[in-house]
Order: sequence, then C-alpha cells, then structure tokens
Amino acid sequence: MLDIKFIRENPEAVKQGVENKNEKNRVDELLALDKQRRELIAVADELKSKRNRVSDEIARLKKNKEDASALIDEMKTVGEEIKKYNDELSVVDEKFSDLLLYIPNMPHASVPVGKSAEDNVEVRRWLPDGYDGESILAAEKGSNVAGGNAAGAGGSAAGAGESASGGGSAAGAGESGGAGKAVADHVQIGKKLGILDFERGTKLSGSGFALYMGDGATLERALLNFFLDFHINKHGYKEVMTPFIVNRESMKGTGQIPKMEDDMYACERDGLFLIPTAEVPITNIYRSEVLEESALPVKLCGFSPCFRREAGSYGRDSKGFLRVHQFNKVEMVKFVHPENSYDELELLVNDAEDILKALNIPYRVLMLCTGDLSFSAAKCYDIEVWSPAEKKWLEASSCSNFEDFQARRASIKYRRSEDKKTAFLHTLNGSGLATSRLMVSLLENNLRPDGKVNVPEALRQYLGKDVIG
RNA sequence: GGAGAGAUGGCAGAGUGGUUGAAUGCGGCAGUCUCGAAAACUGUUGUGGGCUCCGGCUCACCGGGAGUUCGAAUCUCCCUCUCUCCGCCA
Repeated sequence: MLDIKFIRENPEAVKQGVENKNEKNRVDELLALDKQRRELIAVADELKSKRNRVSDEIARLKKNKEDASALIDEMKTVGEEIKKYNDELSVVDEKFSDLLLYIPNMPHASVPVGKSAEDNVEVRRWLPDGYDGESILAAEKGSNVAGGNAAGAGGSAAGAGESASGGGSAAGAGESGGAGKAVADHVQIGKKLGILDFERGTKLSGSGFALYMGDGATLERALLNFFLDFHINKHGYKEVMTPFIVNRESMKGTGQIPKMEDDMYACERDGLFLIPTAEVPITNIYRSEVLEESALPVKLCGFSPCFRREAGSYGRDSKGFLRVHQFNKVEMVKFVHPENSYDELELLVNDAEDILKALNIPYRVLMLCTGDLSFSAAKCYDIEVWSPAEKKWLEASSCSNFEDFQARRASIKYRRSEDKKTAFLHTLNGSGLATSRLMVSLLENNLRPDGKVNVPEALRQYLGKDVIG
C-alpha cells in the first residue's frame, strides 16, 4: 500500500500513476475519507483527553473521601459522546483502510507508459550459440501474437543478430536442430514419449492440471533441483521451504488480496488460501518484523507448487502447459535497502537469466509497460522463452521491484545502523524459474528428428541420462 | 476430537478497578572510570495515529474483538494462538 501522506501531498501524481496502470481511479474518494477520518479523530481525541483528565480528578477526590458525583455525572454524557464519535470513526476508518488497499503501487519513472502487453519493451534477447535467430524473426513477422512494440522489436533485432551471428550458418547448428525445426509441440512430444499426460491430469482434477510420468516427472524434479542448487551455490540465496497454504493476512501482505481474491483457491472452512506463488509465504516470513540494516540484503529462494484459478481466462492458451492451474516454481525473494533496490532488480533478472543460459534456452527480456504491470509492482521485467512450435514467446519468469509497497502492507522494516530508527525496506521477487512453460521450450528446442529429446548438459547429472525416449 | 494451563515492552517476569506506558532483572544505547577493554557505577531505552507556532501537545496500544464502569493490563463474554495430558492418525 502507499503512504497516505504521500497520496495527500501528491494527489495528481498518484491519479496519473493509477490511470497509467489501468486501475480504477478512486483517489478523490480516498482523500475525502482521509479528511473525514482525521476530523473525527481530532474531536474524539479531544473528548478522550478530557475524560482522562477528569477521571484522574475523580480518583483524587475519592482518595480524599470527597464527593465526586457531579463530575461522574458529567463524564457519563462525555462517555456517550465518545462512543458516538468512535462508532462513526470506525465506520469511516474501515472504508478508508479498505480503499487504501485498492490503490496500486506507483510505476517507477523508468517504466514506459503503455496500455497493454503490446506496449512492453524488449530490452535484450539471448540465443544459444548457433541458434537460428532468423527463424524467430521470421516467425515474429508472420504472426504479431507475441508482445513487444515496434521500437522494442526493432531494437532487439540488432541484439539478436549479434547473438546469432556467431553461428550464422544456421544449417550447421547443433545436433538438436535449432530453432523452428521442431515439428511437434510439447503436448505431442510429451504424449509420444509417455512423459506428459494432460488427459489423465484432467481426469484427476479438471482441465489445466498436468500429470507427469516417468522421465517427465524426473525431468521436472531435475529442473527444480537444478534451479535451487544454482541459486544457492552460484547466486548466494538461502533456501527455504514454506507452507503452501497461507492465511488471509499473508495474502494481504503481498497484495494478492483483496484485488485478486477470486484468482485464489480458497479453503473456506479454515480461512486459508493455496499460494499462487512462493512469493507469498517467503515474503511474509518477515511480516511484522524489523531486520538489522547490516543483515540486508536478505536473499531467499524456495520451491513451491503454484495454484491459480485463472478466473476469466478460460479458453485462452488452454493447450498443455501454456496456462495451467497448478505448476511448479522456484522463487527468489530479496529484502533490500531502499537505496539500492533498483540495482538489486537488475541482479535479480540476471540471476534468472543465468538459468536459461545454462540450459541453452533462447529467451528475451521485456520491460513491462505501466498498463501491464501488476498491482503491487513498481517495475517488472518478464523473461520469455521461445517456443518453436507455438511460434511465440512464453513467459517463464517475472522479476519485480515492489519498493516499500509490500513492506508497508506487511510491516517489514529494517533498523538503520546509524540512528537506530526503523524504516520500511524494499522487497523484490522473481521466478527462477517456473517449470511449466520452460518445459514447453525445453522439449521443443531439444527435439531430435527421431522424436527423442536431448537432455541439456546441465541437467544430465540430475536426470542420470542424456536422452529421453 | 476430549480435558486443563497460559498469552504483558527486544527477552525474562511482576502487576486483579484510579498518577501503570506499565515494577524488577537481562539485553541495547550514551556517559564516568581506563592507554584500551572488561568489570563497576550513572543516565537512557516501545509502537502506531492525530495536531503542531517543530519546543512539543495529545490519543490509542498489555494476543484479537465486543461489553461493564466516571475510569480496565486488571471484571464479563466471544474468538485466535501456544503449551501439557488423553484419544485418533500420516
């Protein structure tokens, strides 16, 4: 949530930010409640102050065995008045607090203003050595499905050429065949190899639930272990294993509730929610706590399944892994000093990218425009992997800086070494990575002409084999 | 699921209707002493809201929420959580 003082002092800037994020502008409504609230507090506090003074006086009189009945009578009416104003205040205050939770975080100044995913800006792309980048460009021209505005795509073309130029003789690309050569999509590959079974997943739970079998299950587990080991050993994160079901407070702390409540799976009897991402439990680890400045940055990573109802998106991207209700992910979360949270964001994106480089997966990095930014984020980079069969970029990671938005909601502070005062820290998180869409790209990009799938070098020790099939 | 005990400041732990925002101890911070440190001694040490002539003033907070009262950490009710024992079970 935003600081009400900031909203009070910068109403126009806040309104602009809200609108750039395509959120409902209720800033004036909020400010009216704020004003009303403060007026009621002033009146009620004045009366309470009087009551406190007179009560002391009554105590003194009684101690001296003097008569206090006149004062007691007077205080009866004051008490009634206080109750009246208090009741009024609690109504206003509740409305105020609720509404404040609906005001989104402000986009950072460096974020491009835009309406939708179309306006996201590609900042770089990376292709494995020898990868046929031309085929991606051709596919992108063929369909404008993939995001990225003209400027971004144009700008990135140079970058892509740079990467691809090394192995410009695309024909000679690695034995895995390179881009655009996949003749089957991940659902077909998974079915043929007997490692993915979406029909039976549907039988078990409904559409949007996957069943992994044999090497499919092992590959999934291998990916997760690889991610965790990588972040722990190479990037200095500490691993955590959290509950996957959390209470309402936790969901509120990271901002999923109230706005996104309908997208959560809920256990109504217990007032608990299945987590949509490990961001929720990991960030809430330090809810209502104060960290020492010297301990920052705190870098945690953890595995979790992610549960999303995907309400309102039925029928869209429904094939296979493209949009599922449950997927696995390793999440990175950082608690950092406010002064360097944007540097930390760049590092976070790099940490996620390193995984894709290690797996030789072609990807691009997008800076989300204001309109595509999530409710709580101030700035966000998406990392998308290339699917030769879908001829699309698929989101595999999302790395965001929330500044003090979540910290304020969840009350996560740090104590400054210099003056021992507390202040809100900044939180960031990023997928590192989500397996489902990565699996799409991984299977398709490593598909061999004989229908088998090459296991990326980095995963072989985890899987215990070089080829699936 | 049944029975009982409990929840107070960073921690430990007093406090059962009136200068209690809260004793005391530990810890933290500052100072004295010291070449320096330890010890000892002295002082200081919560969070949040509202107002402010930026010197302060004021309100709230003793797990959460209602209530009784002129006045509640203290009395009543409800809820949550923790611990112990029994039962059940991975």
